[in-house]
Amino acid sequence: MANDINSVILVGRLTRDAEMRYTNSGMAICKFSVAVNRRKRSGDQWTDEVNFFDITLFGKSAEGVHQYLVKGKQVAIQGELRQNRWEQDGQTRSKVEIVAQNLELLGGGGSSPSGGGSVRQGTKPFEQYNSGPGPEDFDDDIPF
Amino acid sequence: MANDINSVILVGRLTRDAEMRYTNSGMAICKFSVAVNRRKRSGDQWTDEVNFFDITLFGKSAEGVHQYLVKGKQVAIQGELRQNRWEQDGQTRSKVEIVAQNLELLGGGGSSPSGGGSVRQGTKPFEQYNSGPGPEDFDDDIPF
Amino acid sequence: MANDINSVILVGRLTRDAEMRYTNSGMAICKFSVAVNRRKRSGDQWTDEVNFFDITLFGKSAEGVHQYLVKGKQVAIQGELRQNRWEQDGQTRSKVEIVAQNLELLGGGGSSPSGGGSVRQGTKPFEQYNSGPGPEDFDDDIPF
Amino acid sequence: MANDINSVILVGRLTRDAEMRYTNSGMAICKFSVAVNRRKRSGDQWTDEVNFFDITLFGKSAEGVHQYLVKGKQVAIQGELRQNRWEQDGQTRSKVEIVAQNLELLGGGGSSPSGGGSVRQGTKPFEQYNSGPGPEDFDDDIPF
DNA sequence: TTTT
DNA sequence: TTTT
Repeated sequence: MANDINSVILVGRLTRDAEMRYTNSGMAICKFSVAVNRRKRSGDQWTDEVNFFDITLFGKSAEGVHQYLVKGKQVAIQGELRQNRWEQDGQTRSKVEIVAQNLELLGGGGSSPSGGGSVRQGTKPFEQYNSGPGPEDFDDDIPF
Repeated sequence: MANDINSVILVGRLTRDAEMRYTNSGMAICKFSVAVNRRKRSGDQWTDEVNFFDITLFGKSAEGVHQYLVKGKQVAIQGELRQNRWEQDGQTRSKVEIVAQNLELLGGGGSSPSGGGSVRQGTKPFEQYNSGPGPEDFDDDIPF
Repeated sequence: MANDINSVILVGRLTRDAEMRYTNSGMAICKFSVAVNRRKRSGDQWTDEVNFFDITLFGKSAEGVHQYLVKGKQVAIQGELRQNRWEQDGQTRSKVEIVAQNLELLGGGGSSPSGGGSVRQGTKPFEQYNSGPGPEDFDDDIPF
Repeated sequence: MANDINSVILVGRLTRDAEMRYTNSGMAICKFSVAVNRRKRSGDQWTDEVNFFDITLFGKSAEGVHQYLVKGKQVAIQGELRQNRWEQDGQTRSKVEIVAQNLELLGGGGSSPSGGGSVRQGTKPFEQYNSGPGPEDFDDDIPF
């Protein structure tokens, strides 16, 4: 069967601090939501629209970059679209997310502690992470 | 406000014939769903996974390409992610779709009539369409 | 004939202030070079590599964004690859460039005047530009 | 230092059969050129333009897919831009190429043997290859 | 140097 | 010819 091209790139800002979880086998799963702005024309003038997308980052890169993924932080993400499916009340529901393969921290925003006690200190800054293996590369239950 | 980078590219096949609608002002809206295959590793062997994504194409390009968008047809799509939001039972629901800006018809599949009487004949083939204006470029109600 | 998918996205920093020219018909052409960094593995450790790419931006968007395109400025670019060809000493030479369709100014760098008298003041910041028409949309000689 | 976003996607056709080479350490390097068509407007009518881009594919994926990469074959490529630099007559020259990370064989073209005795037989078809490691993941001289 |  |  084919492995079709599936590639997304977004620039946006985190809507809140990223959340970190671990599978039973110890693989890190970092999840966050990103606000992507769009300038659009309504008749003769310009208005703005925001779109929110859910991002997931797996493995070693999630661990490394997690502490920088705070509310308001601007990031560029390269990844692929994934359709998550699950059962709920006997119905099958689905949701489109982005699995990040590459994440670049950008200059603006979120550099100060984002309140709530998430201190995030004592590390020297870095700028990007290439994703390691994805979820399918582990024999594990991943509780989406 | 910013206009953030938002770009998707997919290669996949139509799950059924595309549907065509028109707004009150006469703008065409072509909608279809695309199956995107993914080869993934489960432990030591390879399995396949399908993801389905909803595509919308607006305007002149929709009219031109609609007749070729039949079940099984392979296409490459360049566009942007859009988060559609609406109210339902007092709840606000949302769904991620792709608004196509560029669509390329690829060689394989869907060339024979896809049943259901959709004859689609008598035209010489062409290969691609650049999208014209999007929905925001019209003063119109777009019934998503 | 086909219109094939051709899409590039880069994040990088300007190596110097952008240059502005105009065609006879008055269309703006803004050119600059961007440094794109790459972390790569050499055996057991990481080194860095820089790649430089030439960007061209046409039309109205070039005029609007030109003043912000100063040395060191970080930008995200969405565009397409173009192979420029010309004759030189009876030989046909060619060079790959990126024609930007979308440019987003990012937070970091280049915000202070970049020396050389390029004052660039008195405007309120903005964040992005969608490209207007490309060179082929004008009946004009474009001196690349 | 940063690892900047750098992503290209092209659909096009091979201008001739791909060439295969090996480094001293045995890593495969597959090179080919792709013709990417572009429909453009000249005043009031449409003309066509071709752009040619050089693609390199490394490692295991190169070995697997090489035999299908024949003249005329249509492919979709996801990869990154790379600026190759070398010395020539005391001058430093450079050239932009695409290093493929993902290659999808598309339906059309190149399926019959492309003359010249390149038999290419005895394998069951497949559709895509994820690139393994790039050149920097080997301690080797890569004669570009 | 070029593909359909 | 090069950015942080």
